[in-house]
Amino acid sequence: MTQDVFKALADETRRALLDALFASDGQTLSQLCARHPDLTRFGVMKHLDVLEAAGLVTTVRDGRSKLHFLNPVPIAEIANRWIAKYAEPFTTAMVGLKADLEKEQS
Amino acid sequence: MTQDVFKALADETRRALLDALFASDGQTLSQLCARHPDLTRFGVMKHLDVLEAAGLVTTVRDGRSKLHFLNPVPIAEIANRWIAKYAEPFTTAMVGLKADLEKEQS
DNA sequence: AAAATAGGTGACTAAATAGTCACATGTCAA
DNA sequence: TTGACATGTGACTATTTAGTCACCTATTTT
Repeated sequence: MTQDVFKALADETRRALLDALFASDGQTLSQLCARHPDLTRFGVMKHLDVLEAAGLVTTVRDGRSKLHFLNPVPIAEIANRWIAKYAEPFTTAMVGLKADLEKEQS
Repeated sequence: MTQDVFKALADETRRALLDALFASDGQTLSQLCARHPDLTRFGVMKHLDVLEAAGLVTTVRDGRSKLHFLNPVPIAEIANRWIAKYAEPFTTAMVGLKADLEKEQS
């Protein structure tokens, strides 16, 4: 499960697709293809499938179109449960350092 | 750069190696091998190389041993610069919801 | 109904990655 | 200084993943 999310995020093209949805949610496959002239429609479709399988993208059919929506929940989950373990000790240490520096300045 | 970190984190074995270093920093290759009976020494070494190339692990030679240390900075960076973008709107929304619920209860 | 539009499937090739092995180097301890 | 120990290198195979294509179905639009 977590595995799928990490793998999905490991590809630059897929991160760019998430960025595109973050900028404008609910885009169709065609619209997303327009942003990636370097790839064929099939390439984009495959990446979207991976993102959907990882739960990072949800879709809704609308007639002959398919709308794609960003779902940040899996990212929030790995951030909270896995990354925080490594990042927090460091970031809180940095925050502490920053606080010390500010105190020193006053 | 970010690419290397994401790719490095995409493998379960490598995440397990980071966990091992998180639990006990400064382990040698042999010690880390002992935790992964399913892999050969060479397999473990390759994964450590990937982690080191991504900046997630730093090493110090100590005689005929090589000590491996976890470097959480790259993880903190992707958490702050990339994941926060997606996770924060959600987590802050959740925090807001939680606050609302608590207010309602009182 | 015919043509145009939007998306989907299965098979296929090419590239990247995981994993292994024979062999090589450097280090320590007796 | 010999033998055991700890790690490194280059080549190799197998698996996975990215990317493409010919062909297909479903939905408008005219």
